Amino acid sequence: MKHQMNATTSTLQPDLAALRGLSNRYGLESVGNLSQPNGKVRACAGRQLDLDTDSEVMTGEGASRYVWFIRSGVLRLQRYGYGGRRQVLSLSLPGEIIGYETHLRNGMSIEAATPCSLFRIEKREFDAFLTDDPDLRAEFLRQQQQQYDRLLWLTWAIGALRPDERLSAFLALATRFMPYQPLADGTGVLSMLLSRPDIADLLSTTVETVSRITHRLAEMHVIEIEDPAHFRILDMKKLASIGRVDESLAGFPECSGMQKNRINTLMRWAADQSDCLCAS
Amino acid sequence: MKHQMNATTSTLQPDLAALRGLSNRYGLESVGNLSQPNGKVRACAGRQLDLDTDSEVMTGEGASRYVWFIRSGVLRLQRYGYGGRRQVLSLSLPGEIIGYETHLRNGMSIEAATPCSLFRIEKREFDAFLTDDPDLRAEFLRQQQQQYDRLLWLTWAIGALRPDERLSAFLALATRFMPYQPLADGTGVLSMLLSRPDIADLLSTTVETVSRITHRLAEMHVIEIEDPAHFRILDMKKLASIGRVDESLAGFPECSGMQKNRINTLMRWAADQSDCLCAS
DNA sequence: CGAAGTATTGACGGGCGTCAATATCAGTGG
DNA sequence: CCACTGATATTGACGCCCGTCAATACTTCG
Repeated sequence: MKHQMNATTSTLQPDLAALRGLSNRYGLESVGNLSQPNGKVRACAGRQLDLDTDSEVMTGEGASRYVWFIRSGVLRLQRYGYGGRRQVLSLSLPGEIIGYETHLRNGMSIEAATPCSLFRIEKREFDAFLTDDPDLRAEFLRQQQQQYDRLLWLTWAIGALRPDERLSAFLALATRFMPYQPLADGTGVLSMLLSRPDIADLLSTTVETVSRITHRLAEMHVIEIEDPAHFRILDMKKLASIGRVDESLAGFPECSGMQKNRINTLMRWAADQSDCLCAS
Repeated sequence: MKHQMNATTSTLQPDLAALRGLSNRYGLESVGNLSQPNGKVRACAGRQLDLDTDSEVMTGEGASRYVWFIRSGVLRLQRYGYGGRRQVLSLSLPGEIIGYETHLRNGMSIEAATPCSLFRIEKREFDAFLTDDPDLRAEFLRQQQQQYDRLLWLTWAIGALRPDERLSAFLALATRFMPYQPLADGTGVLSMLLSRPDIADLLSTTVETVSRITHRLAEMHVIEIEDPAHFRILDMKKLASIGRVDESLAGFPECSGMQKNRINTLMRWAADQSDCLCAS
């Protein structure tokens, strides 16, 4: 927890840099087991909460008193279906607010898909901010809409595309909301933050199929598998066309514009909150 | 608009009754071809808009100046995927507001799944109401959340359930937001408002499979097929368990509580709007 | 080096999408 | 009243994608 307050008051850059750095030295899952055995809270100072992979953020009916602001990391909204089958229904990305009007019925829960850093806000406070600041309200509405759009995409993809098409689309879109290092020759290296089971459960397929498809794509020289967590995308055009991605960002990611749009507004008083914390 | 003002200012009963009545004399699709050949505007007086089945409500990028209040009928949000394959991503039910922050990218559009009666509201007006009336704002938020929950259910169902399970779940849930006549012996007759292609495209399967499953369910004495648009549900327990519906309304419908929750608020100034119209 | 976790590859089988044929029904005109 | 037409619903036959199960390779940490 030490020294992390600084990052809060500064811009988002450090967080992104940290994310990228983490992911670069191996897929983030392997980083998970540092201190605690598996999926426990790593640090909790004041309003901040740092989580390891697979730790639970929200569950159950009772709407908690808090909403959570995602400072870094990726969360997954999931549901354990009958027979222990899990399905990942949505991802939440840095800069997003979760838990505002979430019911989480039907065995749904929110867990960390990567190590995460969250920021707690009392729902009452948040409401106050919301009513006071029209810009923030608009921003929040836009964010809700974006999450809805992403879910629309996922629903469509699961229903209308075959597993190979879904995975191709996901890889293409992932370049916008996961660490992606473009190279001089037009290719680029994608750092896949999600584990194989997470990918499989998100795209409603199996790890075996995911593995088969990635290797098939490698044979087709569309991608290159550097290691299980790093894909070099050789032919983005082809990848996008297989995944029926309209080139014009299809709705899922749009996290690229994150820094300039929502973060500015939300981070501003995330910083304010930190100051309050210091004062108290 | 003549005389319809009365219905507006009164309760919702007339609308529901009309819906039920329509559906009872044959599935609403057959009612579609009255005056206009196929899917055209049937009536458009002032702020009100009556549509036949399959007519288009919204499409394209450009956010229209209006939001629409659904007075009666069912709308479908759909997307034509590559290769002409259609997918129904969501249904909108009476009492709901659509078109507020809708992008409708990627070939998505909103069409009438049954004859519909809509009510137009200028987005500016609506915003004004929204900021003035906190209750309305809360109501609107709740509605958005509900649509999100429904989409979550659909995503889960398509990803985690087999076609027969999905259809069973849909039938069970449909009793809550489609005309359903409970009988003395515990059974009940469901008037299916959607056409076979709509059901199939919503559940991400085919009309053939839908047909096979309904008849299989009939063999199992879970339902009874009165005619293609009317199913008598013999064993609701069984139906719900096949569809993995938690008995405790799973999120999709909850349109039963419609009358007391949202309608009261929204209908109130739907009436106000009508009055304004008269004044102008 | 052994053990555990994760990723990959192989073999098998069934569910369900696809295509085609047939059934059912409403409406029309003779 | 019946043949004809078109829309919709149903039934049958076929094939293959992909989920399932099992075995193996790879990596990391004791």
